[in-house]
Amino acid sequence: MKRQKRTTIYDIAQKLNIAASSVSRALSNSSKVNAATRALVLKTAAEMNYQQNAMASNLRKGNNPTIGVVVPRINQNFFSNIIAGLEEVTYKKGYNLIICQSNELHAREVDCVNALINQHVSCIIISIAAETGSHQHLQQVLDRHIRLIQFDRVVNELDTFKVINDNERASFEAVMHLVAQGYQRIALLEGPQDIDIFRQRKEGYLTALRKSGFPILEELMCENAWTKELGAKATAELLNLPEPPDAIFASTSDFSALGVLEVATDKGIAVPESLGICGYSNEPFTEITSPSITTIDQYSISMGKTIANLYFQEMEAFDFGVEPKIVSIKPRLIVRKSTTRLLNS
Amino acid sequence: MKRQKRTTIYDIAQKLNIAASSVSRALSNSSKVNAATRALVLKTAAEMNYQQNAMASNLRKGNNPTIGVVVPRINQNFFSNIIAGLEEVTYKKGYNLIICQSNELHAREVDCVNALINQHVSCIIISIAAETGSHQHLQQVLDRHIRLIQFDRVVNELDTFKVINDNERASFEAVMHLVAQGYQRIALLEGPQDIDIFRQRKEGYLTALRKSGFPILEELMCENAWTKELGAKATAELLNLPEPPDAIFASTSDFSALGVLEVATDKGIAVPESLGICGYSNEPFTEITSPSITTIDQYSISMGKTIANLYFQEMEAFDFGVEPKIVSIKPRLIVRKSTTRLLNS
DNA sequence: AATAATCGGGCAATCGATTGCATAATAAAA
DNA sequence: TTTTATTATGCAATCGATTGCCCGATTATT
Repeated sequence: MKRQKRTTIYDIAQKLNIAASSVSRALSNSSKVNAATRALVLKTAAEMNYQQNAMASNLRKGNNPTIGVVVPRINQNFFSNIIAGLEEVTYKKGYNLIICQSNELHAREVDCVNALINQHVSCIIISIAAETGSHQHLQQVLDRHIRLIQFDRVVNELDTFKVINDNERASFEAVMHLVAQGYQRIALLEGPQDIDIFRQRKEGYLTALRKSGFPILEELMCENAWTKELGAKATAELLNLPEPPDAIFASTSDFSALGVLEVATDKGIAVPESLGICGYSNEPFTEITSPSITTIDQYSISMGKTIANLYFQEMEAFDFGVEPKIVSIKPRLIVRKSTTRLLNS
Repeated sequence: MKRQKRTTIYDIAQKLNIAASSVSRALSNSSKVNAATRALVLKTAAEMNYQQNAMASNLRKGNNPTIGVVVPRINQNFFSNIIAGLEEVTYKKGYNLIICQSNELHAREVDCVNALINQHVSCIIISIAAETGSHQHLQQVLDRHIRLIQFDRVVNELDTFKVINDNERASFEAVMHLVAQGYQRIALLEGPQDIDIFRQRKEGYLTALRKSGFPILEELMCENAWTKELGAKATAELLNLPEPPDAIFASTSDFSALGVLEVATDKGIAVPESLGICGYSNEPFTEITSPSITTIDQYSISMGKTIANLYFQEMEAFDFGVEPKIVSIKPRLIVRKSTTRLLNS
């Protein structure tokens, strides 16, 4: 069983005894071809099972209607929703999506970006890995005049389009909500502070405390409590303090909040009565735990759509040198049982 | 700011006053080029910021190291895990992944497949949409000698590589487990029976009942209880029967099982004492509900890896006409609290 | 010293589609 | 009927990299 060649426009041209250029024009609906000829070509193409070779076409046209996406992990709720949202829009525009995951590794991220540059994609959409490194690879993208959109975890120094959540604001509101619920000693589980979003979330926390006239206590802020396990560990330590907190804001993730909840449940601490818990991300499970967990929804699917639309509306048709726009999406606080101990809210 | 041309091998050739072919050979590590020349080319290429144009290279070489993936929904735990697993392997091989989602729509699936054919991908990996239609688009893939791997939801009639879960076996074991726990009237929430996997799960259920000497009762089998809402609705009806079931196997999904659990909780029915609940898929949340839900893990990430490895080991290098292999993965029953009422298990 | 083998490198065709330019055929205008 | 527009089509270059083939120069073999 030998691999037989696919039919090309030359095959069609030969069969119809016309020039390949006419076939090309007929297939691309050019006005420079007679209606009858076009019909004939279309019919023959269908009969011969013709399918365009996108590689040849794109090479000649010098553009590749493909968008590359680099995310830390594909199978993480937030990112898979982003991708789903992107796909929804790009599909309609006839664009393809090439997906890569950095696995939070800088070296791998660089690899992925280079592969996408090779592919001559029209745009690269990226949320950077936790492992930090230089931004040289992203600068390369800009140098090559490939459009670049950063989202969520962004490198601020780079002058690119950005779509971000207003983490500070969301975080601020979450803490203000805790305050309104009468919590007095509010602890913070932080993410790596070299990543922007985590710094912003901390900032929101601090602002809310200041605004509420609460002291800022170092012992209530735990670094690097990212995962469920680390969240649990930090919680155990917090609850062992002479003056333990009466609320914990797991600003890193809902997984971390889940760790908090499990430790509290184990220790027989009543949630929300004796301990308020707030997470971040609105993972599906937060609705299901008992009590359900207050959290922050990032509108991930719609954020994906926003990113894609940004490309099509602001970048695709325009030349370079357009002033990069920064779109900030305000996340929404979802109040659930884990922080509701007053009725008036 | 004009878009300047990217550097090509011709630019390098010109600068070094050698032929483009030599540059190409140097870059591809061909033995037909002097070590000194190669070093010079490599150095110059780096200086000039050269990046290969994959479109041109692939066109010439007549192959595109890219794999297309079509799934019903990207942001569904099972599928995003599959994709993550695929990516893990393909990345190491230097392959790209183009991802499309059919949104469970047949027409859209056809569209996606055609786009992938245009791209001349090396392989298409697909799990078909719920909305049924002809398989003509998949036949087209085979006709064009593009490798095709179906997974999870497969069209049996097509003679292709397949990677599936042994749904019948898993379902059988789940029901046998319920029997062992002393449940007597076991209900089934079914998925659309025109999809293979759901038919197989029902088959496993029936076999287990027969083997256990239980009657098969039509009133305990609910069609199309796919989502949480439908699962809840079916449960409400089941529990209103003169002789309600004492266990419900939500063979469609964990979401459906969640619906069951919520209804049971609302009605004050004790789980697992008065009602056993078993789901399917091992969604992360099943571990977190109270009680935690017994379910079936499909090893989705490793399944993704398996699929990719299948391509690289059995298909990439080989000519067509290789006998398609069917890989069946045995899912694992995860027993949790929602079905554990005896200690001896 | 003469011949063969090896090496390094250049030329030009090729992958398949697109497109500017030229030209033939037809229609419209004078 | 002659001239001018218009339309349809063909020719050939092009996108950027790869590769078969050829050839000159160097090295190895007798």
